[in-house]
Amino acid sequence: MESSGHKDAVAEEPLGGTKARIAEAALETLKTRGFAGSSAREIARQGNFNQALVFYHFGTVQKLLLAALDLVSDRRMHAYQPAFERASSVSELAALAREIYFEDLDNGYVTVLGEMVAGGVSDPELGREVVARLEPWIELVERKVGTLLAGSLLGSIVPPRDLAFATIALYLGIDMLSHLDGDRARAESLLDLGVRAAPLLGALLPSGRAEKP
Amino acid sequence: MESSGHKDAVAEEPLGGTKARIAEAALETLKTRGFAGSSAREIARQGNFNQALVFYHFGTVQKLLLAALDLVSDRRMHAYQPAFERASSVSELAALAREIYFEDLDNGYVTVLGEMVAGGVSDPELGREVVARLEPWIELVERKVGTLLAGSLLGSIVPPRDLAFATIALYLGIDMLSHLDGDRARAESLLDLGVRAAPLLGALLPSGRAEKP
DNA sequence: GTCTATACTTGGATAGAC
DNA sequence: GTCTATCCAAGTATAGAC
Repeated sequence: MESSGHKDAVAEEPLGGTKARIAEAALETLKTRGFAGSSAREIARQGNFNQALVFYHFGTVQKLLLAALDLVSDRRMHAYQPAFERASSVSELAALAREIYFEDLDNGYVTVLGEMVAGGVSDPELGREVVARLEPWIELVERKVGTLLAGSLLGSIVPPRDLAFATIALYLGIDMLSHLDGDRARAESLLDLGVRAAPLLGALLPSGRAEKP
Repeated sequence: MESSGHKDAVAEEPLGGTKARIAEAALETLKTRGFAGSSAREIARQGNFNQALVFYHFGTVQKLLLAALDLVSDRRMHAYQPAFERASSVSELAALAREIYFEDLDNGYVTVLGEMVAGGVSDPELGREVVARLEPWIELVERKVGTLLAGSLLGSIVPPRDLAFATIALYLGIDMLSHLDGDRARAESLLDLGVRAAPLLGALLPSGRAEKP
């Protein structure tokens, strides 16, 4: 058994040294060249290391790209979860969603997710892995929506699970469309609308949890 | 100038004979093998014709795939537009959306759109072409939403353009997610919710256009 | 318009030296 | 653990015979 080869699939040891460098290079390549452009050779060029190292450390290119996706998914989860859990009104959530979207857009995280989803569409095996990494986000939204809707009239009609799925689907769809035509104006406009409309939606919820000062 | 070569880019002559056969084969390949699996060779195998014909008739594989996308986009537009224009309440629209989604799902049209969007994400040039083919759908929804919202309280807050963009984005996002994990249960559940919730939304609109018998 | 043959390119992956 | 060299598969696209 080697010490950092790809066999240790038990996962989650903080990637050290070279392995981390490779994952970072893959991340950067996904951002700049897209999924289709993220070959082992291109990633190696990007990170100035030997192409063969990809296979030594990760076994396949696919596994490397998933490791890169894990990198961003974990980072984003750590960065946003606290503020998200803290938010207690629809308005705050709308504002947060808007902030997160543009922060992700600026540092390329939206790109990476979109690229990996695109890759997953054409490869069922990869697709399952990608969707598994989306699951925690759906659950996060579901929990929050659940507490917000609890006891309200809306809550008796709208299951949190559906609303959470719709939210992530919408986020992903906006990502895809903006990505396709390189135009962020429409996404901006829509997220601004969300911020404006949120207080009205909040008014339909039990006052205890509704709009705060 | 040849009679049916790919040079006549002025477009829209109804594809005849072999050219049509090739486009149909591309469509079928997109459905069964996905974007990544739709190479000139694979398409030719699917349609039992020579690989070189792809390049003679369409110039590049990309152009052929776009022609296949046009095929489904046009068919769907013709099939659904009349019923869509006729619908005059939120309830009818929700029911129609649900129907369309599952019809598309069953005959593979959702797949084709999802695959081409995925392909477009990784290739900017293709992406622009794909989004251009989505535009008519956004406009269709925008017109309908515009007439429905006109004069209502909601209409003074929600611009039709934003709502149309959100609708298509949501449709695409649901498509992508369902596609990724091969699970149609969540999409079903969400579309059912839409049908249940539609009458409530309709109640917020001017009564003249609201829920009909 | 259609076929065969082939040039050329890129990419995944491995063997084996160091 | 890293590098060089290489194999092999698959794909785009074109030339040229028919």
